[in-house]
Amino acid sequence: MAERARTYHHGDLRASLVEEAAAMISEGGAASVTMRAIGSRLGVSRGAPYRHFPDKTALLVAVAVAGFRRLNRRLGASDTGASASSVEQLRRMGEQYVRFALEHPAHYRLMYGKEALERQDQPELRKAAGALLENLVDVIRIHQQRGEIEAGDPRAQAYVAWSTVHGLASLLIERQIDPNVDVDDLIRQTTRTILDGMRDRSPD
Amino acid sequence: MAERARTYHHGDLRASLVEEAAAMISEGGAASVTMRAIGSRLGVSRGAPYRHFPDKTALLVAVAVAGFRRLNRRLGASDTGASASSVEQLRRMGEQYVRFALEHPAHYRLMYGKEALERQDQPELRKAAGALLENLVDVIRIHQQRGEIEAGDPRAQAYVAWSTVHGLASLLIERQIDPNVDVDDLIRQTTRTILDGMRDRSPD
DNA sequence: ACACCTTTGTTGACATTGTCAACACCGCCC
DNA sequence: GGGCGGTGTTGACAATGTCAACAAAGGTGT
Repeated sequence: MAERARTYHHGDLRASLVEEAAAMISEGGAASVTMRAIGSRLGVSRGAPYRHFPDKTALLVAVAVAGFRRLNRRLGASDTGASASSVEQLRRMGEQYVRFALEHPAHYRLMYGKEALERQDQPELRKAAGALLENLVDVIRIHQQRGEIEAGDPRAQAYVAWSTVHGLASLLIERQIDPNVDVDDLIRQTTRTILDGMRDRSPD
Repeated sequence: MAERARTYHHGDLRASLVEEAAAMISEGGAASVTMRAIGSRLGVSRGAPYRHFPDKTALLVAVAVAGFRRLNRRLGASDTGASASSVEQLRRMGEQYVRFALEHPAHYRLMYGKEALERQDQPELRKAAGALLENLVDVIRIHQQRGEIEAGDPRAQAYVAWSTVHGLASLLIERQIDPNVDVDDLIRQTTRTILDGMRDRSPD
């Protein structure tokens, strides 16, 4: 709200652009997002966005960053302290991750599609994705201390877990998985399997 | 060889197009592949490719299919019968998978990037990816019979394993993983962890 | 040898798109 | 109230995918 209505002709066009672009991506895929189309949907000319973003890539990066933030928020919400059976709760986090991707496939694709965002490292994007990783590392560290997850560099463990859920999400989104397979079951089995592989098996 | 030199003006332009497009993807990324550029590199006009592919997407699909075939061949080669310590050999297969992706990042991206290939299911692509899965299922089934991998639907297990290696490959390619991390170690740890989660723990 | 038809390649044209430069407008500050 | 910077508009351009009309080339049947 603090950002709202503080600008001139349009009224915070920048935020509207990001929002609208995200909506268009969800509706018609990334290909349907053209500078002209997004402008026209906001009642603005094709050149207007260039007052807020140097080029299309920059706008898309902003959309992707917003996506990471949403995903982060969602994962944080599923991290309900220490209630459930500990590891089961970590598993649920993975579940939420995949679910987010399934609910916003085009947006998720954009978040990871370096191709669409051209070469050039996008520091904003990097930071947003980095936050995701940091949170995961923290959670894993906690479970390590409880002796539920094998000791060792938590960052490496985080990468392993991230790889698994991201891979599953990606394969599902790209329709590489037989539609007859029960998605819920698959998600459960996948998250269980990877956590099982990470479990601490030292002699107590 | 059987396909070579059987055509008219150019001499199997179709095959050359796929080959050249693949080369361009590796050199300059998917964005550098334009109908005009590829034609000119083959000494042919911009319209020529349209005699062999209905549109650019079709050409890219052919390139992606070729990629899957190459990957399949490579994984098959790493499946050296039953020599090594059984599960270790399966782990090596995962390693080869990730390595392929790292060696041909743009090509790998294309293979899985439904976005670039527009909507519309591409049956050819589906079949090529399906072959990959089938091979994996077979290998897993063998290891199940040896009691090294947990019983249960081998297809589901295959999806889990595939998700993991694909996810790791994808994160590495998209530079989501800290460059300071030792990639070899990470690949080893990842493949080990997932196989550990799939291991048969029944009381012998 | 010759006419002919199909396959393959070329060229001109067009719509779409990202982007830039020149211009116009708005609201605020002094 | 004059000016100034932030904001939006419009015209223009190059690149690109694609199509239609045309041309050439090679094999076929007589």
